[in-house]
Amino acid sequence: MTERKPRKDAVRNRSAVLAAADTLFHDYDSSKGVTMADVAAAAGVGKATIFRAFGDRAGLIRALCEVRLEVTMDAITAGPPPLGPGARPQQRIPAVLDALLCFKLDNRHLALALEEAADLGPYRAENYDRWHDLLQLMLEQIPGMTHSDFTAHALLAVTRADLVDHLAGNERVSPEQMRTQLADFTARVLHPYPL
Amino acid sequence: MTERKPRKDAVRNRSAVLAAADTLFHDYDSSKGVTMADVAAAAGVGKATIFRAFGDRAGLIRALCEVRLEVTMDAITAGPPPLGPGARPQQRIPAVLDALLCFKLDNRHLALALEEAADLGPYRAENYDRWHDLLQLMLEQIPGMTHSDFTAHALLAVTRADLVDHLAGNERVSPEQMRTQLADFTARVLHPYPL
DNA sequence: TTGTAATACGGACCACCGGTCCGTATTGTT
DNA sequence: AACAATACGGACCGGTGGTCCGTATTACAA
Repeated sequence: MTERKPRKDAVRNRSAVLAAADTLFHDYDSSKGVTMADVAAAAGVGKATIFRAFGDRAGLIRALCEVRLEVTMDAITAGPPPLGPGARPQQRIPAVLDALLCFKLDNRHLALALEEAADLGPYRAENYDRWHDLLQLMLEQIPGMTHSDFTAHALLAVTRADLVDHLAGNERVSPEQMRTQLADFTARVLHPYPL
Repeated sequence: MTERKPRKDAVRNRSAVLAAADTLFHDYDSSKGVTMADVAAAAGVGKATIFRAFGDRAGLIRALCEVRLEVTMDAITAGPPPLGPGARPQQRIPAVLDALLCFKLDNRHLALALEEAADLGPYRAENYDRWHDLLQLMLEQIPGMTHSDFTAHALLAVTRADLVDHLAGNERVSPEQMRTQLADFTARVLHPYPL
């Protein structure tokens, strides 16, 4: 019973910050980093308000990502195959990785910021663990699969935001090409091991 | 003929900085980051001297890595198989990746700093391109291999310093385990594709 | 050896960023 | 209307990579 009614200015400001940050990350695509002061200014709010609402920079970015990932996560946890449960791992794993890749392609700066935010790579984010555990569970259902834990890490490493950004930006790889290449690579990893 | 004789104090200071930084990164293993001021103090030198000699933080770290990687690079470019040239790609690629992994295991903080230094991931470092090109060339010799460019990126992503650090530090994976798991994963990627 | 131009030195200094403080303003409640 | 409780915001802080510039050192020529 320690529930308190939140003040309406607080909620209003919270969503204003969220909206402003989303815009900044999305189309203020500049190579310059988005600073907390930027977000505060764009939201018409003091800096402290952001930190009060989200804890720290990582918290804000995490919150943004959760919004952006909501539909994808729903599709994975409760949607139809091949993304949703029910599909065989050989179909579902590529589908999940493709969804993750698409997210990073569609939200390059945001994903980049997320993976830089947690102080030691993306591996502190509780978000990462969700993906890893999901992948690992599916990998374990594949006959002949070894080291499912490591393999899950490895597959996720291939979709790291900075790699995606490098390929898309510097090497001019189109989204479609990247999705195909990731799918082929994944297939290579998943296909039965002819030992 | 624009060659100038370098001043001896400059050379002395340069190596002093290199030595101090190496020590700091290696056994001052603290979780705290190594700052430029730290290095300057440890080397008994002003900060500007470091920047004059190495350009910026990334330059210093790059120089350090080159020293630390020298033997490995020699073994790869001119040593005996399976690391050196002459080995079949199926043997050499795992060997090269294992060597890279060992480097990151032996120089965790340094490798971590290197990959954080270049402003957008490790992909700006000219160092990365060397590894990528080498891998890609070998991959292209494997029958049935597709997307050798992407595959090279993918294999390198698995040895990212922060992943290695996370596995070794947080998940308590022993170096031997990691090497085995990477080798198995690589084998999976390399084995003939039963299309 | 001495004079001098070139080069390097170093620590004060700067810009920037994430994050905090605290006096003030807004809200919800009685 | 009175009064807690809560939120506000911008000045402020600590720390970092990087620069400036007056001074000291070096290489070289006379």
